[in-house]
Amino acid sequence: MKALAVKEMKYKATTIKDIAKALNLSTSTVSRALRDSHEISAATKQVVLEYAARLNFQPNPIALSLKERKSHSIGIIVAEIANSFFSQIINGIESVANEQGYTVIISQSHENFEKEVRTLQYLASRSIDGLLISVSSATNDLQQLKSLHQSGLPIVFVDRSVEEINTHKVVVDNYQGAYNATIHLLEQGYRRIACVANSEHLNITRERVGGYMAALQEYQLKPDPGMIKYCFHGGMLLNEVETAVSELIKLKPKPDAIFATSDKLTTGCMRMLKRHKIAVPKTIALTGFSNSELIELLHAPITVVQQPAFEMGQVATELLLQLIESKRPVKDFKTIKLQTRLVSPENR
Amino acid sequence: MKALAVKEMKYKATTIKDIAKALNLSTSTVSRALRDSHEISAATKQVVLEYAARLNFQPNPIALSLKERKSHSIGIIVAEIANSFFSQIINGIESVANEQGYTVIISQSHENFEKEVRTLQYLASRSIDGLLISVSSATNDLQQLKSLHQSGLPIVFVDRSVEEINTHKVVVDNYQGAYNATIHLLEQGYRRIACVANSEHLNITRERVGGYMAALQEYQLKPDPGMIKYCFHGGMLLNEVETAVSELIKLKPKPDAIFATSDKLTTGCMRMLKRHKIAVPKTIALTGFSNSELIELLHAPITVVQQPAFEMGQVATELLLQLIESKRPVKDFKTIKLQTRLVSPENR
DNA sequence: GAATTTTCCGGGAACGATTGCGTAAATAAA
DNA sequence: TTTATTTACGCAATCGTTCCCGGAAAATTC
Repeated sequence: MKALAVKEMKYKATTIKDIAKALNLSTSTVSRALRDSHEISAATKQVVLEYAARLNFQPNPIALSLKERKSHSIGIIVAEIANSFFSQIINGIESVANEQGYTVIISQSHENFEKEVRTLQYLASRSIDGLLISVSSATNDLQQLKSLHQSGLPIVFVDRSVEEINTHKVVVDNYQGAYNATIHLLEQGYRRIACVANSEHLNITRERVGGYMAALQEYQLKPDPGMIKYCFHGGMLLNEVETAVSELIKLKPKPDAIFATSDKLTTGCMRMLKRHKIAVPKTIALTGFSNSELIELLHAPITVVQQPAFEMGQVATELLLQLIESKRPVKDFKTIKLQTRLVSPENR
Repeated sequence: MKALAVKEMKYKATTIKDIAKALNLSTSTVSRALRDSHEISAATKQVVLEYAARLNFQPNPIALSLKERKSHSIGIIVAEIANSFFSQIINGIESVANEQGYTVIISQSHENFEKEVRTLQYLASRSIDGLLISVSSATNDLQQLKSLHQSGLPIVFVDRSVEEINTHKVVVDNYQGAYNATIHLLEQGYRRIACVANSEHLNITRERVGGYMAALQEYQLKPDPGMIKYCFHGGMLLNEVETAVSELIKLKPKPDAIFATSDKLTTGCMRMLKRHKIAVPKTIALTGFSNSELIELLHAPITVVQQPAFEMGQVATELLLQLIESKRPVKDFKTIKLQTRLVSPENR
C-alpha cells in the first residue's frame, strides 16, 4: 500500500525546507548558505552546498518570481514565425535573452489586429517583464499598447514601430533600402516599376514607398498612384496579392517591374506571376524585401533587400533588458537604425 | 515630492488585498467572490465583481502557480523554428495550448546535442508542466531525457521520437512516405536512386531509409550502401550536404536521382546541385520530405513528401495536456501515426 | 422561545523562497 | 573580570493567492 501510494504520488521537487529539515537548520540559514552569504560559517556552507548538490536542488523560479515581482520572461509578438525574417529576429532575441536568464514567450499576430489584441492581453496577464513587438499590418488602434506602456510595461519596437509611443526602437533604413532596390531596377532599364506594398498603417510601408518614389523621381519618373497596391494583411491573405498583381498586369501599358515591400509580398508576387505564366524577369522583373534563405533557389533569380534580422533581435533585446533592469525610469529613448543589404544573384 | 515619488514608483498591479481593503472585506471573501463561491452572498459578489472589473483586476498568475504548483506552461524543443515543418508544428501546438490557458516556451536545439541538453535543463529549471520534443539529430545520449521522464515530467514526442522512452508519440508513417517518394521516382524511370539521409540516430531516418530500400527492392534493385549518405547534423551544417552530394556525383555510374529524407536536406541538395550546375531533374532528379511553402517556386519543380505538421502539433499537445491534467499516472501510451502526402508540381 | 441549521464571512496557514531583525555564544577589547 | 564586538544562526514577515476552519448572525424547525 505504501509502495502504491508512492507510485501514485506526483513528483515533488526538493525545496529549501527539505534541506533545512534534513540538516537540522533553519530555512534562512540554508537560503543564505546557498547564496554564499558572509554570515554563514564555512562549515555550514559546505554541508548545505554538498547536500543541495547531491539532491540536485533547484530554487523554485516561481517562488522567486513572486518574491521579486519579476517573471524573468519577456514577450515577443511578430506576424508569424514561419517567416525567415521574423524567425531570424527571434534567434537574435533568444541569443541574448537566454544569456541573461530570461525566458522568451513567442506569440504571433498573423497580421490580424484582434489576434494581436488578445495576445497582448494574454502576455500582460502572464506578467511579462517586458515586450518586444513588431506590430501587425492590420493594427490601426494603439489604445491597448499605449495603456500598457503608460502603466509601466517596458516595450521595444523591432522593425515595425509606432510613432505615437516613445520608447526604444530598432529599425532599418527602409527608405534607403527601398531606394536602392528601385534604383537597381532602374539601372537595369526598367521604367514602369510598380509597387506592391504592405498596409498603409505601417510606418515601414510609408518609408519604403517613400524610397521607391524618390528613386523614380531621381530618374525623372512621376510615381503613378495606380501602380502602387497596398495589402492590408501584408500578403497573409494570398488573394490580396492576387488582386494586386492582377490589377497591375491589367494596366496598359503593363508595368515592366515590381518592387515588393516585404518578404511575404515578394514571394507572393512571385507565386502570382508564375500562376499567370509571366516570365520573371523577362516580362516583368521582380525585386523586394526578403530574408528567405531559399531565394537563391527560386526559379527566377531575383535581387532582394535583406535586413540584418538577427542583429535587430539582439540589439532590441539588449535595449529591452536595459529598460527592465534600470533602477530609474528611462527618459531618453534611442532609435537604432541599421542598414539593409542589396543582394543580387551575382553577389550572393 | 509626492508627485515625484509616484513618478519614480514602478507600476504595481492591483491585488486581491487592495480590493479587500477598499471594500472593507477580507481577502478570503474577495477571493471567493471572484471565484463565484456559493458561500458568498449575491450582494457582496456584485460589489466585488464590479470593483474588480473597474480596476481591471487580474489575478497574479505567479502567485497562482506557486499555490497550485503548476506553471501553466509547456516547453517545446525543435531543431529550429526557421523551418516550415517545425513552425507549422508550433502553430498547431499554440492553437490548442493557448486555448487551454497554457503558455508555450519554444526552444531550439539547432541539431546540437549540447544545446539540447542545456535547453532541457533550462526548461526543467523553469518548472514547465510538460514537454513536447522532437529530438535533435545529434542526440545519442538519452540519460537526461529519461531521468526527467522518470521524475514525472510529462513528455510527448513529435515527429522524431525515441523508442526507449515509453510515452505518447505523434509521428507520421515515415516508411510509407519514403516508399511512395521512391516509387514515384522509379515510376518515372529513374533507377540509380541515391539517398541523402539524416542522422542514423534518428528513428525517422531508419524508417525513411527503410521505405526507400523497400521501394528499390520492389523494383528488383539492390540498395547500394555507397548511395546512402547520412548527415549527422541533419543538413544544419551545409558542408555535410556538400560532402554528401559531391561524393554521390563522383560515383560512376552517377546516380540519376536523389531522395532526401528531410526538409533541410531537400533544399540543401537542391542548393548543391545548383552549385555544381547539375540540371534538376534532367541530369539528376530530386525528391524528398519538405513542408516548405516555397517549393512550388523553386527553379526545379520537384515532388515532395509533405507531413501534416499543424495537425501533428495539435494532436501532440492534446495528448500532453491530457497527461498533465490527468489525476492518476497514465499507463497506456499511444503512438499516433498520421499519413504523409506526396505532392507533385501537377497536384499542387 | 429554544434548538438547530444555513448563510456568510474572517482568521490564518500554506505554497517556496528572501531578508530585516533579534540574539546567544564566541571572541576581542578595556 | 567586565564590557563591547563579532560571528552565526533562527524567527517571522513578505510576495499574492487559495482554502480549511471556526464562528456570529440569520433563518428555519420543533
